Amino acid sequence: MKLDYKKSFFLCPKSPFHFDGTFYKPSHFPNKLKMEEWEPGKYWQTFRVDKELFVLQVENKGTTFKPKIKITLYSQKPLNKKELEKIKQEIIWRFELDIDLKEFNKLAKKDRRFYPVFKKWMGMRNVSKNTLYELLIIAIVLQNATVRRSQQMLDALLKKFGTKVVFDKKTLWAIWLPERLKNVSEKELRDLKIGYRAKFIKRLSQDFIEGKIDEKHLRNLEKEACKQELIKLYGVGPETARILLFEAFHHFDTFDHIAPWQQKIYSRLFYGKKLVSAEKICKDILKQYGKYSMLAVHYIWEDIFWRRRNENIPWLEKEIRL
DNA sequence: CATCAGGGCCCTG
DNA sequence: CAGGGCCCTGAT
Repeated sequence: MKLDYKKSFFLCPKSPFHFDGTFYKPSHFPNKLKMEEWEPGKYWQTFRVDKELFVLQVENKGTTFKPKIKITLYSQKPLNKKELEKIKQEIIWRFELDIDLKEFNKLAKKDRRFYPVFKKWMGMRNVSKNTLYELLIIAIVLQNATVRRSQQMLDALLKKFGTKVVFDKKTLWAIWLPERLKNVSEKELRDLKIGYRAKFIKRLSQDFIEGKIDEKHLRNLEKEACKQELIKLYGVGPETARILLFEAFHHFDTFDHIAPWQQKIYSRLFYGKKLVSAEKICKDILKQYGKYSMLAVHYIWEDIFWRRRNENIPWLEKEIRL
């Protein structure tokens, strides 16, 4: 698919705003068929709004306390005012541009131990770069697999069903629409070596095609109600629901479940110990950060993966298990 | 060469 | 509510 049209505009995120922390998440492992690209101050990604596919180019044109970003939207056809406005609103929601972090920053200031981390990333957002359907696909290939295998599965799926998007002499990939899998058999999916996940993906896609899942509706629900709806989806359990609540629906108080591999990393990060019980970790974080528990953890989590880019952190390398 | 757990979830008893 | 099974891979 070629995106020949482009349209630029500016947005002013609520201050404070951390550009690179918001658009680049080092804890997210990249696959081969890239869906995004980042360099300091500049970012690209494929971006789906309803059924339409765009590429988003974002440039930093401001500072932490005078935030301003330039968006260039690549599209297949020219966009009218109404369409453009809809996309703008979607960008603001997905990247939390309007969010007020005052209360959270106040809590962070009281944290003697991690204040330097919070200060370094002040204004960072927790973003949903993808639609709910896309996030579900990503979450499912992460289930019960090591990182490398997840990458392989996602690449195989993208190669077969994804959309290769060309714009401005660059190329990025986008996840297909659920309709794309309508006449694809479970066996065909299995042949991509995604194992039992084929069944999940097939059934989820069918549910989306039949309109059984309404992302916009779920956005308006309370956290618990939203969680109940997500758990109903075939292939979505407590851990996937937690990820979605945070990443797709921007609920910050979702630090209620810790997987064993995360537990090991948190133990080191928060206590400098090999293993602390998941209950204690949850309790401590909840006590300190209350309704911002998951957001606080997100800052500390991304920070350690950011550091990993420049320094060797042996204990972390061991736990990541590529 | 075999065995096993891995960034969970479904299903059964 | 506990526990087995699931696809495939790389580690042991």
